[in-house]
Amino acid sequence: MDAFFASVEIRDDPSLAGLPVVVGGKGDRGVVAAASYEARVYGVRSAMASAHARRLCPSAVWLPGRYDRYSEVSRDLHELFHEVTPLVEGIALDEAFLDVAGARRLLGDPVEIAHTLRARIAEALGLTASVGVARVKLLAKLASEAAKPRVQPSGEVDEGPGVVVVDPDRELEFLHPLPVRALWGVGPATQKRLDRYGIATIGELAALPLDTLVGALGAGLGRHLHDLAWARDPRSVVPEQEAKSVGHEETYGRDLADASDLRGEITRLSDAVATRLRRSGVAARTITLKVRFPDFRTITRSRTLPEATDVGHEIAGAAVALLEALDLNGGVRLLGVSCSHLGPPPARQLELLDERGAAPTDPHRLAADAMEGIRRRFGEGAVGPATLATARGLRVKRKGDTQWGPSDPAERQAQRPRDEEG
DNA sequence: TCTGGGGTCCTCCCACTA
DNA sequence: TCTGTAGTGGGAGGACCC
Repeated sequence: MDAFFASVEIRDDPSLAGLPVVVGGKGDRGVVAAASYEARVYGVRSAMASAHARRLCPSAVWLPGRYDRYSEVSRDLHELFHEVTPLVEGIALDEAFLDVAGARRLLGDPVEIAHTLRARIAEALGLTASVGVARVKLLAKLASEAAKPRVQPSGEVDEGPGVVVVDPDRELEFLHPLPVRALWGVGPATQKRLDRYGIATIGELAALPLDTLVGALGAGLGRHLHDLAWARDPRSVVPEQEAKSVGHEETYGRDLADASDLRGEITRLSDAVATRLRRSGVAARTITLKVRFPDFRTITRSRTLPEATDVGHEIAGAAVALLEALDLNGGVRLLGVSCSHLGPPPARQLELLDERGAAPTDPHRLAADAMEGIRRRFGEGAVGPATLATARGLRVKRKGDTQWGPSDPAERQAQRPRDEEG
């Protein structure tokens, strides 16, 4: 989808049409999540630091982003994909691979399907999509990039072709002139290493002997990129993959140093992670704590438990133990808690009465079960760990909160871990 | 310019075990 | 009993994606 978040905002509020719209965290530590093409004319790009974007385009309309809304639109979008084929592999809220080999007889050739799907999306969702059609995933992805609208050096926005087809006998002709950075798996670090060999385009990469490439990048990445550079991409479209980890992290508007603030934040993040684990019907064995220091140095520490858990209290216990082993005197810019080694939740023990007639079971598990029931009925903020209580209610973390960094200094105060009045 | 959040995958190192 | 080795799992970090 083209400038997905910004396009959804403009569609929901047509008065924004034609204006430079930026979705993201406006604060000093925020980043740009999406920019309308009118904002891109000023040089604003996604993932750019918000402070930089503000300087480039002071007149931009800033929106904080509504993760729930984008998820909703994404679900509608995926329903349209599934009208074409059940073989849909989602790679982001607004992007997916579709294997249309089985849909040809019913819906026409892939190019026809691409045009029909694009028209369906415009009609049903009021959004523009770009589609790439090719034999393999890498080429389809690159073709969809080539199909997108583009800001011309003159500042004009070129609509783009909308659909780009890579003919099977002209694949290398399409692929080789592109910059190496366009390949999936080549980021800033790999590009820097390739720079030393004077490799700028995919064609130059393809011309490099395999041994040289393996020597430069290691066996795994070297072989992989060599194959991709020759349009060899055996990856198939895999629908509905199970998540391998679930986590939350948050960058704070000001660095945290107070021990009880830090513990409170770990509780909050762990509670959110546990809620998601329980709703997905899984439990985790490995708990990972992530800490980013004010100088941006980032570390992770993890611990594998003897038994899988989906209880916030247990996750927080492991994360706090990891936290307490660190030297945090300089303060902390970001905290994160994530869970991996996911599997089925531990069997709930049947209640047996003890000698006093009471039901002896883990009180934290009982509390977690009860909390989940209340939240399902009355909403996320209805109940939570007592340490998260403030005068204004519970500070419960939800997926998508502060997704693109703390919003602005005014909101920063509201995001302080411990409420001044509380 | 000064860098978010939610992920996946890979590599390296170490400890343990067969 | 000691040594070497291979496999495996855990832990940490890096790179990458949108």
